[in-house]
Amino acid sequence: MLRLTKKADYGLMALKYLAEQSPAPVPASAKDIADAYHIPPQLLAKILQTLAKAGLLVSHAGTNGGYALARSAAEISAFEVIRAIDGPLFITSCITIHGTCDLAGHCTIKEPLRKVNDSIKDLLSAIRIADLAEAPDTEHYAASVGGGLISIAV
Amino acid sequence: MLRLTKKADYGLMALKYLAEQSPAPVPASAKDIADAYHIPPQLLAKILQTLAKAGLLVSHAGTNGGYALARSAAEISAFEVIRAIDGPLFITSCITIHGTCDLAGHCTIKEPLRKVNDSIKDLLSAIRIADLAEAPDTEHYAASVGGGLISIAV
DNA sequence: ACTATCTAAGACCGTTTCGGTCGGAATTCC
DNA sequence: GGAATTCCGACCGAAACGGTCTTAGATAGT
Ligand code: FES
Ligand code: FES
Repeated sequence: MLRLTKKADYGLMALKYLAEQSPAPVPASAKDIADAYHIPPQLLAKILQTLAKAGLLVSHAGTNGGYALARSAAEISAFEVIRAIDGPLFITSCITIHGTCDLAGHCTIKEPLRKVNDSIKDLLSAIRIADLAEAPDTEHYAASVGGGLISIAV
Repeated sequence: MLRLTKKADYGLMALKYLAEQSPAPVPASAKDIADAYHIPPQLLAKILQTLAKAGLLVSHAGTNGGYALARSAAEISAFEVIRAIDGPLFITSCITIHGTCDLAGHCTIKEPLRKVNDSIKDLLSAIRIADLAEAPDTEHYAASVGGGLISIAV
């Protein structure tokens, strides 16, 4: 129902990789990260370029070049990564950049869903990539963050 | 980033329509609902069929036939509708029905994202069809439900 | 029994998105 | 200068999405 693209998935993995070995004396090349997770190197390269263009990574060309985090791992949220890669898409198919929808007027569903969208955005924004990196023990981590600790005030 | 398909959107609209005029003396035909929102009748018909098969609607064939809610509008959540239409997709591209992912092992990103997925599911589950129907004044409704009232305990 | 109306079911198709590849140009270090 | 590596855009196949069409089957009214 709600799908995160594989590219965004790869992007998060790459960010986590960089966060784990920082401060890095030498930036990590796209190939290094791709090898570590067994994902297509060329695809990962393009994702990293996108991330760099979005200001989340700093790139360094040339021999021994590579990518490094632009900010501290604690200051980068999962939401930023996803938006940088997948674009500013929204939960409802109608809320596009052109604020008008072809169904506007005879559709009262839009407004409530937009609020859901915002809530999800808040949720994603609260997750920083430092949270991912500092969780080698997935079971224990799941217990600390998961567990339906979310509450909605109606 | 997180997209709700247009089909699910239509499905929610149809559910809302049915909730508004209940208890209905006569079930609403697919064409009635399609006309009300100016959406393709045949497409809406197929969506309603899916919803009926999922047990959210009851269908009645024949003259003056149509669809009606299977339960009270307050007992149907948006989550059920979305899952019925878009299928049991998950936020991460890897959490498929076959629990194993090709990247399993070298990917610590999975578990945290699964928790986010669950949180979104909870959020959607808390929204009932009745909430949509009883909100003719969208502005006022938005204030009562939206507004970042979501809180995450970390 | 007949017929009009409506759902049920599925094949089908055009367009877009997604995942992934390729090739070439520019940059930096040795 | 040469090797490594980022940068950029074009490209492609497969899948999903949105939508249409056709046929069959159920029901109510006459
Ligand atoms: S689908 Fe665009 S306003 Fe509801
Ligand atoms: S993408 Fe499948 S386990 Fe992370």
